[in-house]
Amino acid sequence: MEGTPANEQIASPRRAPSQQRSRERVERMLAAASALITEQGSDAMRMGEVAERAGVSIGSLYQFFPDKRAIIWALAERYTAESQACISAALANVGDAEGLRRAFSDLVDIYYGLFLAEPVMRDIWSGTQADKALRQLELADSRANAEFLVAVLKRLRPGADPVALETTAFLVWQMGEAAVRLAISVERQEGDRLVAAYKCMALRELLSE
Amino acid sequence: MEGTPANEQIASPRRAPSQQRSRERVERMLAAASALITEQGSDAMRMGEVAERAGVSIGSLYQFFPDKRAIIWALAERYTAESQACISAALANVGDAEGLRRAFSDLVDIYYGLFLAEPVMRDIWSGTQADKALRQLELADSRANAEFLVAVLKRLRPGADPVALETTAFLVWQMGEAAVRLAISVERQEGDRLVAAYKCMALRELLSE
DNA sequence: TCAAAACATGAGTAATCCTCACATTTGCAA
DNA sequence: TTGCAAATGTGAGGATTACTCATGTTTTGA
Repeated sequence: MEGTPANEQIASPRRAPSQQRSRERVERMLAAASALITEQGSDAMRMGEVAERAGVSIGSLYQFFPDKRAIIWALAERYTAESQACISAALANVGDAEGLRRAFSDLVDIYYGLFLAEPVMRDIWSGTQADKALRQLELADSRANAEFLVAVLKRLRPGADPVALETTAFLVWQMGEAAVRLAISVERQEGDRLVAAYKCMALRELLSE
Repeated sequence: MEGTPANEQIASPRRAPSQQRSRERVERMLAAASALITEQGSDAMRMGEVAERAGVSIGSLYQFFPDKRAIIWALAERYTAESQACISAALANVGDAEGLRRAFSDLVDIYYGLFLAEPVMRDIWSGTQADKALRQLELADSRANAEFLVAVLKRLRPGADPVALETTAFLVWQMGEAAVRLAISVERQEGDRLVAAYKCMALRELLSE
C-alpha cells in the first residue's frame, strides 16, 4: 500500500530541542550514535542500541530524529561545517602559485589524516554514494569548497574562462575526495603513494593551463 | 546435524543450477532483479517481489542466491566481465602516444555512455562504497583494468619505475570511475564538461612525466 | 525401475524500524 | 503560588522484510 517510493528526498525536520534538558539528551544521542558507528559501522548501528546507550527511550530518539538516516546526517553536518571553516582559512590568503601549492598540499594531508583517524567520518562518507540525501549534502559541500579554490584561481589567472575554472576546481576537489577514500581502503603504504600521486596530478592541473 | 561451520565472510555459494530447468529459472530471477533495480533502485528491491516477477517461489530464489546481495553481486559480475573484455581490446594494440590518447578518450566515452544508458549499472555501482564485498569486486576489477594501462605505459616509457606506473594507472582509473559517477549525478551539460576535463587531466598525467 | 539427488514451495521466524496513546516535566502568566 | 499548555519522555506493539525449513515434486543415472 505505502510504496516508500525510493525517492525519499531529505530527512524531514521533526522537533528542535528547546529546553536545556532535551538539548543535553540530544547530545548524548549523537555521542552514542557516533560511538556505535565507530565500533560497528553505521549499517550495523541499531536505533534501540543508540537509545539504550544514550540512556533514553526509543521514543525520545524518534522525537528529535525522524529516522535513522537523520542521526547520521546530523553527524555528517558537524564534520562538514568543521572542515569547511578549516578549508576556507587555508585558502583565503593564497596569493601566488607557490602559496597554492603549499596550501593545497597541506589540505590534502589534513583530509587524508582525518579519514585515517576518524572512523565515524570514514564510515559515513563511504556510505555516501548509496544515500541520495547524503550524496546531495556531499555534493553541495564539495561545491562550496570548490568555490574557495575558484576564488584562488581567479586571482592567479584573471583572464581565464570562469566556467572552465569552476569545472576544474569542482573536478579536482571531487577527485581528491575519491582519492582519499581509495587510499584508506588499501594498504597504508599504497595509500600514501596514491595520495602523493593525486597531489601531483591535481597541482599540475591547477597551476598550468 | 547441520554444521557447515565454514567462514561466511563474503557471499557464500549455495547451489549452482545443474539442470536445464533451473538454469532458465535463475535467468528469470536475474532478469526480474535487473528490472526491479531499474525501476526502483537496489535498495527498494524486495526479494519477494523478485520471486513473484520471476514466477518462482521465494524459497527457490534462496536456493541459488544465499542473500539479497548475492543477486546484485551476480549482476555486477556480468557487467564487469563484459567491460573487461572491451577495455582489454581497446588498449591491446596501442603503440604510441597518439594511439593512447585516442583509445583512452574512446574508453571514457564508452564508460560514460554506459552509465548514462544503464540504470542497473548506475545503481549497483553507486551503492558500491557501502558494501564491502562489492567494493572489493570493484577494486579488483579496477586493478585488472589498470594493468592494461600499465602494459601500455611500459611500452611507451620503458625506463620508468614500474611501481610509479602502477600507482599512476590505478589512480587514473579510479579517478575516471569517480568522474563518471560524479558526471551522471549532476546536470547533463555540466557532466559533459566534467568528463571532458577529466580526460584532459588524465591524459596529461599519462602522457607526460 | 527406482532410489538418490536436484529442485520447488510458502507458511513461519526473527530482527528491526518506527508509531502512538498516554505519562511526566517545564516554562510562564495570572 | 497555582494552573495549564507546551515540551518532553516512555515502551509496548504494528508493520515490514530478509531469510529458514519441513515437506512435496521432478529429474537423473545406474
